[in-house]
Amino acid sequence: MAKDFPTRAENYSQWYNDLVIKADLAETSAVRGCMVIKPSGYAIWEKMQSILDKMFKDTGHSNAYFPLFIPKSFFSKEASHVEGFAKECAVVTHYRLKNSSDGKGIIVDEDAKLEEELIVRPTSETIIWDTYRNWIKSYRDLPLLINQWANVVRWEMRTRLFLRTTEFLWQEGHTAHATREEAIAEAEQMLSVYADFAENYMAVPVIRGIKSPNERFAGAVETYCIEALMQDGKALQAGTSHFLGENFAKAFDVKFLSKENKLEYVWATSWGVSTRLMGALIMAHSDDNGLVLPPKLAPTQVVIIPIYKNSDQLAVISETAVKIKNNLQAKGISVKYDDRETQKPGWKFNEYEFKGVPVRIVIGPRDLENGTVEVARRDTLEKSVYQIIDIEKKIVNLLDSIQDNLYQKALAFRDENTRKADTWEEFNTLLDTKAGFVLAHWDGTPETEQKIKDETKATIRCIPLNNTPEEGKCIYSGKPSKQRVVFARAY
RNA sequence: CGGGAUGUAGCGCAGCCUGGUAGCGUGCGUCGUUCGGGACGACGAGGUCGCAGGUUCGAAUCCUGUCAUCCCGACCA
Repeated sequence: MAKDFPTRAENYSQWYNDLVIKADLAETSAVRGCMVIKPSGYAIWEKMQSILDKMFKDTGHSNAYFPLFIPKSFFSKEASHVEGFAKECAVVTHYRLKNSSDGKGIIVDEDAKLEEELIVRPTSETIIWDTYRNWIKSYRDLPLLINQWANVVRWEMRTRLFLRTTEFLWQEGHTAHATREEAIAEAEQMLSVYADFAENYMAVPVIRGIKSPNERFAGAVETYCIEALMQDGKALQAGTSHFLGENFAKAFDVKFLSKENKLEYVWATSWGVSTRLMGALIMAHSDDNGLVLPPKLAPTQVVIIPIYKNSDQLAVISETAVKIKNNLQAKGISVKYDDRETQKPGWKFNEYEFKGVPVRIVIGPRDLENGTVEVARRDTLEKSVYQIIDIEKKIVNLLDSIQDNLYQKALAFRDENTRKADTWEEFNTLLDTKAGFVLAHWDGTPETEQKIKDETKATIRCIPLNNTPEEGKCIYSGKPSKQRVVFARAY
């Protein structure tokens, strides 16, 4: 199935695209820019969802659901918000079809034009804040901590499976607070939830930071983000958390009476991660042999494959295999025993290797005699022979060590590909010869950032939180700067 | 929207220049031998050549139009 699979070095973007399709994660659909997420891909997304959902609930949030459609007038209420999204909105203008008069198919019924057009949500701040106005009257109603799992639509020019699709799945948290400090604390808390998820579950190290004004979310006062580095040296924004100030409260007139009986505007945050995380996960660890999944997100953590010559032999092997399977499952490990007689062992090895199953256990006649199994780990492709005694404990440890190894490997890669540039020439040379993060001084102005972007296609990915102060000169303008910021070419 | 390319079997492609019975690889089905890293052999199923016109005795092939997709750029989680 994975013959003719390109290597990363040959063509990274084709490698990614083929990987997604051949590992059966997703495919392009009949609808331009929209993908079908296939069962293997959706299973990973479901694991991500359930872990994140628990993290949100553990931090006091509840799920709710708001409409897919947003009246056009809502959009215009927050000026910079409209500006940020206007160019990529799908708009519903009619509500009925009819048979065409020439009998050739079906057309839009012009008589069914909507009084007010509806926007298919690209994000839900406006509809949610319009709703919150009725929910929030007193400081006793705060904080309001809500999350929504939903699909959104952004009419992008060019799309790539998982990384940028016209419709995508995500979660968006929308919270309301009585004070500025509390809202900022919420935005920062959610950023750390995302960073925790990325590093400890996805095994992808991330830089926590804030966005420069140019890169800030439309309508936000401050945008916090986590930035990851992919294997081709390009940056990927993996999650964002916004402090929205009073912008949306003012636009939608959401006020509350404080303890002091004063009418005040509500402070807001919003935060989200999307199916783009799937792209990050795939690109971060996978290799020229296919997908590599961290054990904590792998829908199947262990696959058991029997080797046999006939069905009698299979029956004997199955006894041992099923026993091992049950014992592993009792330890909370997801196991698949693939005893299909329709596929050859070699075919199965390649199949599961390509699909990224972290651990493979092989049992054959030779093993039965010796009381052993062969265990192969996907991350290093190493094979070893394990005694069946205590196999559960060993597999648990192995899964832990694969999870850790993937993170360490990704971390080492990021460290190797994070470099400092002190001059404009150095900066350009690094970008063109050694893709990765470039730490450089910036004078803090949007104009300089824009010029650097125009000339190099590199953007400021973020200004790291807890950045070490350092006196320097802006690589572009030569003006003084107090800290380095993270530049990179990005997805 | 600007520049470039491509539409032929499920998938990947050849055939087109020079018009004359639709071809290869892979995948799919049946049977047999295999089974510790993508097995082999035999037989078999599968295509209105993107769509619509035109030229011609005859069009996958030549001409015109049209639709779709992909790549590069502007946009972006």
